[in-house]
Amino acid sequence: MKPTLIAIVGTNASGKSSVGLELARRYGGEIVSADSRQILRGYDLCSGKVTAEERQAVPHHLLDITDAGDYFSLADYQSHAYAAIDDITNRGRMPFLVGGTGLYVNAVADGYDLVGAGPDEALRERLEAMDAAELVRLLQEKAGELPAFLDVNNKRRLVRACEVALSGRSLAETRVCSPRYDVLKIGVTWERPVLRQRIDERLSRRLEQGMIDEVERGLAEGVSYESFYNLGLEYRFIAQYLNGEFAGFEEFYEKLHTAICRFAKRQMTWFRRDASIRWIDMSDDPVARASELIDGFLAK
RNA sequence: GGUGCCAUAGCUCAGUUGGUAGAGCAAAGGACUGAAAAUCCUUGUGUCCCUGGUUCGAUUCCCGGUGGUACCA
Repeated sequence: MKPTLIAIVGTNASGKSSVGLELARRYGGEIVSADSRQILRGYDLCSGKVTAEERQAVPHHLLDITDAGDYFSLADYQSHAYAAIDDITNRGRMPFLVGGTGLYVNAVADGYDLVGAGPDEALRERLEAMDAAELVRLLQEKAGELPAFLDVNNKRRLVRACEVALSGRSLAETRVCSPRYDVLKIGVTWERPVLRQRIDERLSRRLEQGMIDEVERGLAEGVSYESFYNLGLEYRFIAQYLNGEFAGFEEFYEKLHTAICRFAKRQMTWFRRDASIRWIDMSDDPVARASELIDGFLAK
């Protein structure tokens, strides 16, 4: 009998954090964040973390565990998450995995086997110097037929595939799963126009609260422009704004808002293909709906 | 008021030496297993501002109109 895990997923600005918070309160649970940006210390507004009061009300795990610019791999996330979930379960509490980073959610909820073939920075640097055609050739030499799931236009994927192949492992091997938990996945949604408006309101609010200062401070403390650029969205656009790359605040705001909406769309694309997710509409008493799902899940 | 320039996809614009048109951005859809808020892929019919003329044929040339813009008064 595997331990239980409840996952709450959804897009940026969907309100999944507050739903998770409320559910954790009801079920005597704790939150394990599945968010690739909230693991960073600081940048609370940029990443949209829950407030200190909310954290006091319900324990949150996997927030503030690394620094901007540091390397943190999927395997790092997974092992931290496993440890946190096991700890919560051992104390007789219920773990809620809450977040919008689909890859993180799946790595933990589906139990990706991430053994061997870890990242090798020196090797990556050499591979990045090659062009896509060269990487494909190298891959065919080392691994033979290319698997259908490999996107040969995506250089980042090619570099990773070469990294795996050169470590002596097959690409198919990296797709094995060993689920550790009995998982209920709940997805929360809004109609798209409503979500766009929520994104807009949330962005304005965070900017008023001083979101730009967070990146400005980071830059002053020596975090590179490139690091912020690679973090994307708020981090990227604010760094560009401070660097004078937009005509003005208005253009910055509009471009960032658009980028966040597009990101939300990509999140939905990821989650939509997961047939195991039970979807609930945020405009229709989501906590009650989720509770029904959880009660049914726990009763079986 | 006069003269010049402009009017083409939701936006910014290109183009058609006359044979009904195409980029970027946006939007929509998709992919995704160690950087994932990243990275990558697919999708472009629109009264070519309106009326009339020339022409086999006009979004393209010509007359007029409307709107914008610049300069002159």
